[in-house]
This record gives sequence, structure tokens and C-alpha cells, in this order.
Amino acid sequence: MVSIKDVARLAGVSPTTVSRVINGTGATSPRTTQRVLEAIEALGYQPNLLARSLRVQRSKLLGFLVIDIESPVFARLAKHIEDAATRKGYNLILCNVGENPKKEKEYLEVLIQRQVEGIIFSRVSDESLLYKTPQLSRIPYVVLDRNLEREEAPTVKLDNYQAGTLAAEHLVSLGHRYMACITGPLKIKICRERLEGFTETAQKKGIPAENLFVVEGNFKIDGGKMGMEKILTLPHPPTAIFCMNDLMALGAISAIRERGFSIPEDFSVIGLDNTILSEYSYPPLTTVAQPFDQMAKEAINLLLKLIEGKKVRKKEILLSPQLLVRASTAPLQK
Amino acid sequence: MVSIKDVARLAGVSPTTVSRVINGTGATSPRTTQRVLEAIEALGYQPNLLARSLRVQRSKLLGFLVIDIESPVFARLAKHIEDAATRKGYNLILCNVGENPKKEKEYLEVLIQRQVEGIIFSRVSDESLLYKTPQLSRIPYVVLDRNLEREEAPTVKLDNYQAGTLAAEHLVSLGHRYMACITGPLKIKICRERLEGFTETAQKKGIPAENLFVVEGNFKIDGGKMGMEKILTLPHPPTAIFCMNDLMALGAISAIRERGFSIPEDFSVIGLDNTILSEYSYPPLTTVAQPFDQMAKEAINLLLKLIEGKKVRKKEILLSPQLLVRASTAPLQK
DNA sequence: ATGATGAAAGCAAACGTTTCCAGAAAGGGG
DNA sequence: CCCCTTTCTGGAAACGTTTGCTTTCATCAT
Repeated sequence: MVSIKDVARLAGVSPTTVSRVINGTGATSPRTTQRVLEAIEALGYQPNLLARSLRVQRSKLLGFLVIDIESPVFARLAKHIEDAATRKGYNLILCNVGENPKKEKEYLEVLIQRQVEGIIFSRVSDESLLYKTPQLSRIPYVVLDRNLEREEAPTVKLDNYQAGTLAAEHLVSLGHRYMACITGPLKIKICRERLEGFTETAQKKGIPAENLFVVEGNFKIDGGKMGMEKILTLPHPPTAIFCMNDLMALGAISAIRERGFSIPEDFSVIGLDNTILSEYSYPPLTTVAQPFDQMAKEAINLLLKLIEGKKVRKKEILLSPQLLVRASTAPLQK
Repeated sequence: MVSIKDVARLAGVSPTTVSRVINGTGATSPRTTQRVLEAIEALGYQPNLLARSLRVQRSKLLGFLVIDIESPVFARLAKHIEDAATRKGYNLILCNVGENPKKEKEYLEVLIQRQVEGIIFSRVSDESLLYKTPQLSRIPYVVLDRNLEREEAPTVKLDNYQAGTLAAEHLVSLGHRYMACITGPLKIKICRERLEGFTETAQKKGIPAENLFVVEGNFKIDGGKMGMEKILTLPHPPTAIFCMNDLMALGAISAIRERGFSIPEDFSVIGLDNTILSEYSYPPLTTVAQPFDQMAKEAINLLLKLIEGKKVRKKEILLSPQLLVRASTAPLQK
């Protein structure tokens, strides 16, 4: 390992001076600067960030704790979080915790031990381990795309009510009068918000409450499929279905097809997320898009502000969804 | 920050002893051990891994350098790499470099500066920056799912020839006599290997070379679509298409549909990867599956061996693909 | 000529660990 | 009872940086 001392020796100066040249801190004469730079070049010197971090007490590391990096939503989120973080000079430790609270707890400890400066949570377990790890109270974090149930925490997420509104408006404007919603787990707050936006808007547009069916799903493909199967057994089945994510929309579509119906002729289906899945499904999925890149940027910005110790006005940042009309929704057939 | 000294003071021992208790190294009397543990508990002490890493010269960090974490293939790979790494006590720095050689180069430097112990590459740029960064020659790495063109390097990948073979055998066994292959970029070695397996096997099974069409694609959806459109203009179009990944298979399917044909009645389409996309597309995609979990495990194992400085017998590890028959392929209609 | 000012550079301590070495205490065999 | 081992513990150096303080030296105004 070539260290700052080796550079200093070769350049004929002290380590202090080399450090100053590297960091551009303090004054150094042009001549010494030149000599130091040459020595660095000659030795192929790379500063040791472990040592620097230890000394300055800043690791320039962030933790990204996510429930499933393979899920299209979180993969896209991860990409934009990574991008925003590196732009700000931070690196990301990837923590894929799954549904495993033990792994989540262990990761929380490791992140503390590694002295990460902040954490992005794209997953909050029901037990909110956050509060059970006392050291964590000292380290800034931002919750992304989820809500903490118990307490207010810095959050960046979609305007979920608005998302529900967009879906309802779209379907109603196509002439649908009987509609269903396949939700995510209703213990998750964002699901309840989406549902509220959907039903309230539909009613405001003149759809009676008894024409709206709600089935609780699980954000997964099979949940969408099973939900749709349940819907198809209704005495007066709806003609339009709002699924709270694209994955369940695909499941619903598959259930509809198995019964021999077509989309969008017999049923209109609208999803939510706008992941790669929806773009290339058949038929291309109409969906309420989440602005993932903007969410990531806002989350990192907020986190960095918290790290700097700045006062933040809004602890909760809401971003606007956007309706993307593709081919899975169509006017109601008379 | 509560440090080992605070623990030592509270327990009435030296930092040395505390360290020994924490790491289980050296002998300590039951009485002191007990007192130290209590002090740790009381103070909520967490060791500082920056300091430890600096001292023992082992960061327990790995770099995972990937071209696009959002792509279903790499997302799945990332998940399993992360899992395998944490099982071995390592953490992962996520490096999403895209098509940006500048970012790749910067990341390489940062990884060196952060003293990562090894790197997993799921992306090798054509210029092979690997060789242009001299310090990198001292840090172990493994290339995953890709080949270096110029030089032999530790590699874990699919048996790509075998994958081509499986696709060809399946299609031929269904009675198809005219077949096409939409490849990835042919400058990538794994694509050439897959193609070789496909054409050689087809010919071995009695398909004349002139019945096999090859179109170069790009591993993306539009490449599959454009490739298929080209194929459809042939005077004697093939009845079966092997796409070198699932994404292009979806593109091909979409092109076929736009011309009013159906799958698998008019064309059989087989993909490769077995990502989430293929499972839930319509129709469900027949595909050649990559054993991503096993690949990740092997890659981490190989990397750790290299880190330990052990001699490795095989520098190239080939894993077997598996044919997954779903609904996008069918016997040739007479 | 002299003191004040400022630029340039170095010394040494510090960040939080681990580990080499040495020393003390305790135990055991003769 | 003495010496030798073994067990347990602590002091201090080291990992590679950064930084507060000091020193040196040149410049400049008085």
C-alpha cells in the first residue's frame, strides 16, 4: 500500500503538505504543489478513505435498505437513488432485507458500525425496528415510498390520494359505472390513501358507493389473479378494475383471459407504478406513473439536509402521479 | 460516539481486554468477560468498523459493478449476490455504471480508495478499463455473466453453448424446420457462444444451414421487435424464433401480434433468462433459465477464494441452463 | 532598522481499533 | 520452597489520514 508518507518522501515534503495539496485546503506554493502532484502520479497513489473517514468522522456512506431489490419498483428506485447519491459524493451500501426482520435488524447494526451517515428505507417492517435500535435515533433517515405507521418521520412518497383520483377519473370518463379496486395490504397506509382517493373521487363523479368493489390484494401477481377471480364471481361484475400496482394488474389480466374474456373489450384494467412490466405487457398497460427519478432525488436531498443538520420545513414530501393511457383501458361497450 | 475506551473505563479494564472480549481472541477470565459485556450493554456500544478495518487492513467490503440494476437480469443477480455476500460477512457497495465509461472509471477508483477486498463485475466495457487501472491488478475480481474479450479472467457464467443447444433441440422436437435467432450484440462473446450452440445443434438435428436465419439484436425490447419485423419480411419466414433474452422475446411477440398473427399458433417463440418478465407475460414464455442464485453463490465463493489467496483450479465456472416449457412454443401446425 | 503581517510548511496529536510484547498473578511439579 | 508454565491483563505502537498549533522566512509599512 502506497500511503501519503511515501508521496511525501518522494516529493520531499511533509505528509501535511501532501494532504493539503490533495484536499485543496491551506496554501501551498506552486512549486511544491507541482512536485506533490508529480509524486502522486508517479506512485499511483490513491487516498485511503477508511483512514480519512475515521479521521474526519464522515464516512460518505449511505445505507439503502430495501425489501426486495428484484421487484421492478424497488429496482428502479435503487437505480435513481444510486445515481442521486453518487452525484452528491456518497456511496451506497445495498441492504436487501426481504421479509426477514432478523436480517433487517442485523443490517441496521452493521450500518451503524460502518458509520453510514444516513439511511434510505424502502421498507418499514411492522414492528418498526427503527425505534427499537436506540443508536438509530442519532442517525438521519428518510422513508421512501412507504409510511411509518406509528410516528411521523421524514418521508418522500407519491401523492397516493391523487393517484387514486386519477385512476377513478380516467375510468369514469370512459363511461364505466361499475368498478373494482384490487388493493395492496390495507395495513399499509399508502394503500388506504390510494383507496380513499379512488372511492371518494368515483362517488364525487356520481358513482354510487354500492357500485364499487374492493378486494384486498398483496402487491404480487397472484394477489391480482385471485382478486380478479373473486371479482368475476360477483352477481353484477364491474367493467373496470383499478389495481394498486402493475404486478397485480398483470395477474388480473391473466385471470380475465383464463375466463375467455378480452382486454380492453370486456374489461378495462389500470395499474399503478409504470414499471418496465407495464410498458411491455400485452396489451400495454394503462397505468398511474410514479415519478421514481424525482422521488429518489428528493429523498437524497432531504437526507443530505438532515445530515447537514439543516432545518427542514416539510418533513413529508408528496410527488404527483401522472396518468399514462395505453391499451388496457377503453370506453365501456354499450 | 461511545468508544471502546468508554467501555473499558466503565468495566474497569483496559481497551485491550475489551477488544479481546468482543472478538473472542485471547483469554479473559469469566468475571471480566461478564463485566465487559455488561458495560457494552449499558452503553449501547457498537464497534467502529472504519477503525477496525483500518487497523486490520480488511474492509469486509465488496464492490458490485453492474451495467443496469433495473434490468430484470441484473436485479435478480444483485439480489443473490447481496445474499451470498452477507452470508459470508461482507457488505456490498452498489455501483450502477450504465453505459458511462467515465462513471465506471470513477467508481473503480472509489472502490480502490474504499479498500474493497474484491469486485464483482456484471459489466465489462469494451475498453476494459480493468486493465487501464494499474492498482486494480492487485485487487481480486470476478466477471459474472460476461466475458472479457482480450484476456482470461476469473469468470462465472452460463454454459451458453448448452443454452443454445437446449433451445434448438426444443424447437426441432416440436417439428419446426425453419428457425430464426435474434441475438444480442455479436461483439459480446456469450452471444456468439449461444448462437454457435443453436446453429450447430440445429444442423446436427438435420436442419439445413440455409433454413436458419440470424438477426443481430441488442438485448432490448426494441431490438427484438425490429429483428422480428425484419424476419417477417423474409420470402420463406421461419416458424420458430429463439431470442437470446426474454426482453427481446417480448419485443418479437409484440411485432408478431401487430401483424395479426398469434402465438404459439403461428410462431413459436423461446426466450432466455427466465426473469420475472417471462413468467407473467402473455402467453407465458417458454425460456432457457439461468440459475442466477447458483451463479451468484459461485461468484462470491470464487471471489472469496481469490481474496484468501487460495489457489483456484478452475478460473472459469460454467453453470447449466434449464429448459422451461411454457405456452409460447407449440408443435408446428401442418 | 524594526516590528508587524502573512504565506508556506512541518510537528504531533487524534480518530477507534487491534496486536505485539511484557509483566503479574496464579497454579503445579519437583 | 522454588522455579516453570499457564492464564490473564495492560502499555504502547500502528493502521493512514487530517488539523491545530508552531515555526520559519520573506515582505512591507513605519
